[in-house]
Amino acid sequence: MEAKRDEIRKGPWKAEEDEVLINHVQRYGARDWSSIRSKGLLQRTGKSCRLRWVNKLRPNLKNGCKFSMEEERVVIELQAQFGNKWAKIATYLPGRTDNDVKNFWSSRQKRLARILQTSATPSSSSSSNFKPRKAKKEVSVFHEVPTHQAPVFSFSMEEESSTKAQSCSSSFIETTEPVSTVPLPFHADLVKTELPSYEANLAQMEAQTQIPFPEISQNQPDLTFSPESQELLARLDDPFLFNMFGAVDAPELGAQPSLGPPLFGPVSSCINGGREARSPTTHGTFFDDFPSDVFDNIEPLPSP
DNA sequence: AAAACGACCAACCGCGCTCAT
DNA sequence: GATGAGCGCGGTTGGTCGTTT
Repeated sequence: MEAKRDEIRKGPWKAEEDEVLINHVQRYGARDWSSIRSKGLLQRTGKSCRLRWVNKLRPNLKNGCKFSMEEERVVIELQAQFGNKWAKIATYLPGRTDNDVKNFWSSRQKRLARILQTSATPSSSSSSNFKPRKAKKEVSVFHEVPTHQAPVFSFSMEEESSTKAQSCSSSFIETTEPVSTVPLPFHADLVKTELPSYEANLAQMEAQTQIPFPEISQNQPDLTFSPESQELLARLDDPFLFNMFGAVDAPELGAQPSLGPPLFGPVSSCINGGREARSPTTHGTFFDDFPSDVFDNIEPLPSP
């Protein structure tokens, strides 16, 4: 049962294939992807090889590491500025690929969409579609809330689910301190901060039944808002603010201040290290098996 | 304990751009 | 200038795992 030599293989990559691909990149650099197949090294298309390298095998990737609050914030900011230019956004996030950013944004949008969808039906009525399951997160609050109005509640997902094995420490998750160690050159201060956790926000939403989103009271007895958060709430009618969260397709916002260099350096504890739980390779990283100088000739991460 | 569901992620696909011929 | 190959990017899909009921 031999596979035809020119048959194109698809699906998950095996460790042996990864090894072949890495060897090829070591020898020829990250280019000539299609030659990998033409040389008979792998039964993969050049596209597939490139994707595998870029998304998984490239050095210094934060594979399996959840986005830190800072990274979330940067993605939100840059998405508002550039639209769905994931590759461009990823250049500002060391160790993150366009696929990472895209997946992060996608799941974030899905979560928000579901919250809006379920909240669009009053809890007391239309019970036919209401599922008590996940009621903890899906509270019925709003009626016909426009898509661009709710996402403000969606930060702080770090606290939402820290159960996955891929969670890893980040120096940016200290929510008890101002997250100001990394200067953001534009409106980041709007979203910076100790907003209440996701759960707390939803609890607040629940408490705010029948109150349209922009009218959220800041006087909830069990919630305290930082000055930044209060400012944020006070600016809920700011169109730019909503652009930052909504499904912005091509927000040409005019002349925005240009971003500087990558906002933060690699988080060493995350580099290729957070995913071992699901990886077929053993502890440590796949690259641990290679001498450290192996990657000397490999192109560094692009800088913006 | 099992089923249902959501979250996350890897990989594929299609389109458009660039460049060599 | 036309054309085809190679590549990059964004959108989408399908699988796996964790959580909830």
